[in-house]
Amino acid sequence: MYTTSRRARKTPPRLSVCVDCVVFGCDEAELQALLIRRAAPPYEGRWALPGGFVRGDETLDAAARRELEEETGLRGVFLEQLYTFGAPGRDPRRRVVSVAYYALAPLSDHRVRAATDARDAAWFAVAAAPPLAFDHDEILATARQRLRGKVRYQPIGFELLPPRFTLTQLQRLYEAALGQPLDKRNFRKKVLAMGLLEELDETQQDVAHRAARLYRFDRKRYRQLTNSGFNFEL
Amino acid sequence: MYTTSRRARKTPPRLSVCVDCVVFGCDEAELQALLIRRAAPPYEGRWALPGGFVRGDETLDAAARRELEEETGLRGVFLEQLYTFGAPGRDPRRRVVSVAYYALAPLSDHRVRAATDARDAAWFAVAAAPPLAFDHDEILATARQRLRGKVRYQPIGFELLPPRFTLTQLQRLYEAALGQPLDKRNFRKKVLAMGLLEELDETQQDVAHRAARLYRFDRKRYRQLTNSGFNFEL
DNA sequence: TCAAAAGTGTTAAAAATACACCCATGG
DNA sequence: CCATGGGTGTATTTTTAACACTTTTGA
Repeated sequence: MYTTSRRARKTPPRLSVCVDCVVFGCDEAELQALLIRRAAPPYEGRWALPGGFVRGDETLDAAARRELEEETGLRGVFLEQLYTFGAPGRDPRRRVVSVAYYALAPLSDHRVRAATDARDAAWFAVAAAPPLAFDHDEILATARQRLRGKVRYQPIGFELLPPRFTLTQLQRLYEAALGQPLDKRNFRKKVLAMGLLEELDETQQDVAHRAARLYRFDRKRYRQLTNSGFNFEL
Repeated sequence: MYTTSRRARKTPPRLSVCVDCVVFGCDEAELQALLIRRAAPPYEGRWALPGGFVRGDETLDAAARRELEEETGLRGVFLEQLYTFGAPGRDPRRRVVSVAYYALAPLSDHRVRAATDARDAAWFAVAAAPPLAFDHDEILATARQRLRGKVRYQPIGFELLPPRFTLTQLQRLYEAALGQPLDKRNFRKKVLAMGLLEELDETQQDVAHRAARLYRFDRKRYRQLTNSGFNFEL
């Protein structure tokens, strides 16, 4: 046992390392995920998370951003490492360790559609996603859990909205991420009390009811407050 | 760009994957970490996290447990994946992606000492740890942060204590992990109100003052409560 | 008898929750 | 004029925070 270990340490086995990205979006009612359809075996024709192999000279984060752009056209989005999946057999061809990431993209971005028409890519409501290739179901489930936990103490929800949004949109987003309804008045009270939203002089356009005021997330102020010991908590 | 990506996907580069473990312990006053001294280059003589290469046929968790036992003699401890570090250049010899774990071990366990005499291993107060090999300082810092965050909403603190402990020990532990003092009466009130501690009919022995009552963490009850929607929060 | 840590309740402030109606707009 | 969602305040309950003295024990 010990000598085996010593030998293993001298000639470390080489494996493939890939990155896979769970890309979340959110329309007015539901949390969505961006999937691509596999064009080659294994799992040909099955939906899967966008991702690919890490190159020899790039960081893991860089690999995730690169693959995301190549496969979905998305760039500049919020991206964070999620968990690393490495069970032998998770890829039937060979041992592959996958460093999973999750990303948050405003659904309104039409860039996505444009880039995804060529490759077979589509948004799915996460609650109704098809069975995925490899262990991607497990990765998606892990990402949902992480999002649910993280959204409460870091203002990442704003990454899923367009730059200017209504308080109702924000509330829908939190309800989708947390999976539970929230009280309108209490939600507005709390979120405004944090002083991180800038009230704009604009309102919604083209709605068949009273137009809602638009707000903007104040990143600068968030950084200031964070540095002086403030804690975001919803 | 696109064709490069295609080629990369066909012949994925192979890298080495290792696991590194931050092992936390806690004596009466301070949070500690278990380090081993490197016997070979690079960083010969420097302190480092226990760890080693993942074998071709084991899960990442299994690799972490195996290395932990081989290098420190610890087994059966709490162990959880932390983060994956993969910057090119973090190992001067070749590209190595490190899946970092953190473990919690009751310091009272003398198994540690026994196993560590041969190899050069020692506990250090995390606040006063020496500079570590590779990017292990960064890994250690990440682990401290994670512990601070996690200890508040999951009862993992108990993993750092012996099976039977006093409330003061528990409080010291939380103070060490959170890095701030806590009020004695409020702490006891809160922790007892959760109903997860079993009050034993025993007290401390051989102390030069009034002996404190001993308690035990009730894992079974914790599982029950968790399943019925209860949320641990300190 | 002294030193050292164990143990124990109350009060005030702050935060969270529950809850219902009028308003503006476009169709 | 009506359907749709926008917007607003108060009272109650719950949670948190602050705070000091008596008890037990061994040396």
